[in-house]
Amino acid sequence: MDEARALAGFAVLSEPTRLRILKALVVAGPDGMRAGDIGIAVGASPSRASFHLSSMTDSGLIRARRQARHVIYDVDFAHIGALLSYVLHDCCRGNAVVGSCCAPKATD
Amino acid sequence: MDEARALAGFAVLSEPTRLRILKALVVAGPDGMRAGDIGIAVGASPSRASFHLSSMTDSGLIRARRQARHVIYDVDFAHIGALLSYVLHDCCRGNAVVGSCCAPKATD
DNA sequence: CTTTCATTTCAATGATTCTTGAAATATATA
DNA sequence: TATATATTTCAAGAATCATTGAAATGAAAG
Repeated sequence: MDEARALAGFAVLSEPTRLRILKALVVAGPDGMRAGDIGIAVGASPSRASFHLSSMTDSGLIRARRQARHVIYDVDFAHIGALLSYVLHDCCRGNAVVGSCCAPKATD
Repeated sequence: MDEARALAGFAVLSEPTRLRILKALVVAGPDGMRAGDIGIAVGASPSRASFHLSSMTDSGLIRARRQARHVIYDVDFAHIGALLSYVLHDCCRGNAVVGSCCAPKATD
């Protein structure tokens, strides 16, 4: 994970439609979702969904595979894991104790 | 962590100067850094550094405290942890086994 | 109180990005 | 081959955001 790739990844997550798409795909897991269903799920027109899915695929956060007439998108969890880890890399000059400051805490 | 806050957080991380600032502050840890030193560290003019530090503080990712003539910024690790966790929330409909798909992996 | 240092604010410019609706592509069915 | 479905591409307009340099604010020292 280099800086350019991290910037692209976070840019994906900083737009409402794309963040909702990613969360929907995270929930769907490895099964993925069809492009059309993704658009419906997040309230985006087909062209808008496609536009955003394209940039998300380019950034490496999600992948596309064709299944008959549909295109199935799913999350690249390894890439997302690397992206999220990038932020806390070399935290506290490497002197961090797990749980002290740099360990991500649960959301709820 | 709600959607609006997550979007603001990721917007912070999607701009080169801000991402570098955050990484510098992550490395610095709880000690934080002075505003002037941050600008120097990331190669930004004082006004540009201040502009970005402002939006980063507004988003809740970092905090500011005054120390004599300097302003010290440091990372709010709890907030960053919540932000990063937000992405993988309810992964695979809650059926994820740790290490199978949703567990963040090390960068290197 | 005046000077100096550190940081922030401001307005204008330039660049990037999102949205919309129609047209085009690719795949499957009759 | 012709038709229907699913998705993508395209161009134009609207909106948002980053940068710059000068001026203003806040705090400390002489």
